[in-house]
Amino acid sequence: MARTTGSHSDITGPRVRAAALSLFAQHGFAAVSMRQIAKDVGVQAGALYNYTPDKQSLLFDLMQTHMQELLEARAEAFEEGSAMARLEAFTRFHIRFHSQRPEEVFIAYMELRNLTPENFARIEGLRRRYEDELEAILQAGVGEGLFAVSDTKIATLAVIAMLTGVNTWYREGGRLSLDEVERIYWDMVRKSVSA
Amino acid sequence: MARTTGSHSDITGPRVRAAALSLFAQHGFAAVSMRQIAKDVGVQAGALYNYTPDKQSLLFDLMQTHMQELLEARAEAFEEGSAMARLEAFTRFHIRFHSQRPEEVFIAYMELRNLTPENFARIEGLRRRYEDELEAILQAGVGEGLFAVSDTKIATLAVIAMLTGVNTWYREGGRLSLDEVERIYWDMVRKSVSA
DNA sequence: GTCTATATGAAGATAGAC
DNA sequence: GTCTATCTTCATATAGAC
Repeated sequence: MARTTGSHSDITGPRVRAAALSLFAQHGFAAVSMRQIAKDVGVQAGALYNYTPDKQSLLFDLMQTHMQELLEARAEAFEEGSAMARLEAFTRFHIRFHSQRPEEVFIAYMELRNLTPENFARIEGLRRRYEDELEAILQAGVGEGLFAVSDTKIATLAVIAMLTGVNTWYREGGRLSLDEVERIYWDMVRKSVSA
Repeated sequence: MARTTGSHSDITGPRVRAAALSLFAQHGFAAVSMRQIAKDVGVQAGALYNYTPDKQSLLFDLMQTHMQELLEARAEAFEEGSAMARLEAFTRFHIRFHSQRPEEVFIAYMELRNLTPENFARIEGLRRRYEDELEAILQAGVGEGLFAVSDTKIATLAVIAMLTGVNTWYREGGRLSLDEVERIYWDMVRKSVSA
């Protein structure tokens, strides 16, 4: 302990990202100024540049971190078993993970066009890896004769779109518990691909 | 015929909306300047204010027109019959209509947060009317014993999310024809709600 | 690490001439 | 109806003091 002014690198950095996350989600990347972020953090705008080289990097960091956390959490939740069991695990994991991070999810989808081409390609690569995990499950299920899906790539995108849609309406403390939501969507997903 | 300068109200107006539509869809409302729109149209920025009181009204007009066209087209495509037949008609209509208007659809979803609260409420009201049409079909199907859906409101949102997701990947001239896309999604929708 | 001050540019919108 | 010119505000980003 010592300095009471300056030297807040370890806490200011995360606070900058948290403020940017919240503001980008609420107003959109292009509509948020560095001054607004600084005000939320409680510093002057110039100080932000100790934590990010520019606004674009701030956005990319948020999206990349989100996608990496998604892939890591998915790897941890991985389950052995039949394609049916794995599909249920994927469905429930997707809903739970995404419902807990509405701001990150919103940004990762809405702000893709504000990434530079290089950054866009990197985020899309991570997203593609996630989609491939679901497609592998569907392919396995077709092989096992459990699923009837004529195009596993399209079915993958259809299922993910349906599940991610939960975020447009689900709010904690609402009419349905997360368990109930998971059950309803799993019921629909299971039927939609079943033989 | 007469004046070669001035007096282009009837063609410049639509051109302003067309340019705004395309630019908003590509870069986002907040990232597009009135000067960019004017440049696309081929006039100076000040001239735009003959066609819209401000940038916000331009966005709202585009979104309101889109939602009204959606509801009108849906009313025209309305079909009698069993809940199953009506659900198929809705599914195919939704995919066809939305795939033909990717820019309008994108804006209507992505730029909701850039509307004033009053304008937001009006757009949401129109969207709600569209959702209610699907929910009525699902409720009828449950009544007929054709569908097994525990929560028609959630199922409505799930189906619409899945169908609208087509726009994230479908491109005319791609691997699949629109007919094939309709068939694949109808197969999944049908199964997902069936008893 | 943060501040103040500033360079540089662009934004939305309006005024008034033609 | 469109132009040029402008008002006013705000943007990102940097420089240099503390």
